Amino acid sequence: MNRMRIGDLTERAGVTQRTVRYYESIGLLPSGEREGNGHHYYTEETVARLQKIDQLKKVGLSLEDIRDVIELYFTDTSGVLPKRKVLGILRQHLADTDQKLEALGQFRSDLQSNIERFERWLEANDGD
Amino acid sequence: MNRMRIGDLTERAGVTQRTVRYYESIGLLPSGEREGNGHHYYTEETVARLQKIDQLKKVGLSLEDIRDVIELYFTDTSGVLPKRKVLGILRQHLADTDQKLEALGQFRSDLQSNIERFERWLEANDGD
DNA sequence: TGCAAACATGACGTTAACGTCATATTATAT
DNA sequence: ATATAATATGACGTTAACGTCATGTTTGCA
Repeated sequence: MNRMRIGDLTERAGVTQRTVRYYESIGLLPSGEREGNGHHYYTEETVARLQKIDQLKKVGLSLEDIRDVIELYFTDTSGVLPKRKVLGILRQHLADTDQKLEALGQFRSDLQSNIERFERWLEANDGD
Repeated sequence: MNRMRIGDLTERAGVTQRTVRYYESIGLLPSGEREGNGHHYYTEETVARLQKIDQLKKVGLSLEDIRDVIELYFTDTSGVLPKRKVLGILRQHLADTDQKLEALGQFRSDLQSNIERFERWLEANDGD
């Protein structure tokens, strides 16, 4: 189904209309083209884009961060963007991501050992 | 230096007084004991606690999440907490963390390949 | 053609995690 | 003893990322 209106779009992408309009308002999502009537029309790519945004949010990126990188997923980057600047941004994101990965890994191992400690305790005190 | 007031505490921990009072107000930090005068006094442990909170924030946890787990770092968990409940919470956090790790890893590899693509492009178009 | 459902736009509300005064009391250096 | 610095408390402000009304126009179906 190509060329849909906001109702179908939001159902397919699992977001609300408010979210779509908000994303449009901050330039994260291109405003679907308006017909003479004033309605916006969207395509499959818009769906994919919303899903990608959702993924990146789960990574812990802010909408502003996402705006920095989202184009990489959906446009031919051959002539569009000021390349060196984008490269700088990407490297920064990479560094940030590595930091996060390390912190998250440490946290995971803390959790793990605490869980094991509790399990051992519960096992030892079975009667309670 | 043990037994300090909020000024030294915040300097050592690298947070503002507002942050400390906010954390106290939501029960994330135990309110330093008040003397007759009304002032609060803190210890080295408070500093460590604030630093731990900061670490966990970088992991992407909300203050509420942190409240769930912070005690594990600072109290003898042998009799204090309703153990089975805590264990459930910990397992949930572990699952969430694994999700995040996977998403973050995927994002990292996307970034990496995009960076490489840009680098190749810049190398190929050196004159620009 | 009539009318409910879908869409557009604007405005105000909400939560988290604090920031920023303002004011009053306590502590400290001279 | 007094001026200055530090602390306590309260209240209002702020940003992100939307939620929730209210109101008006458009569309789709009987």
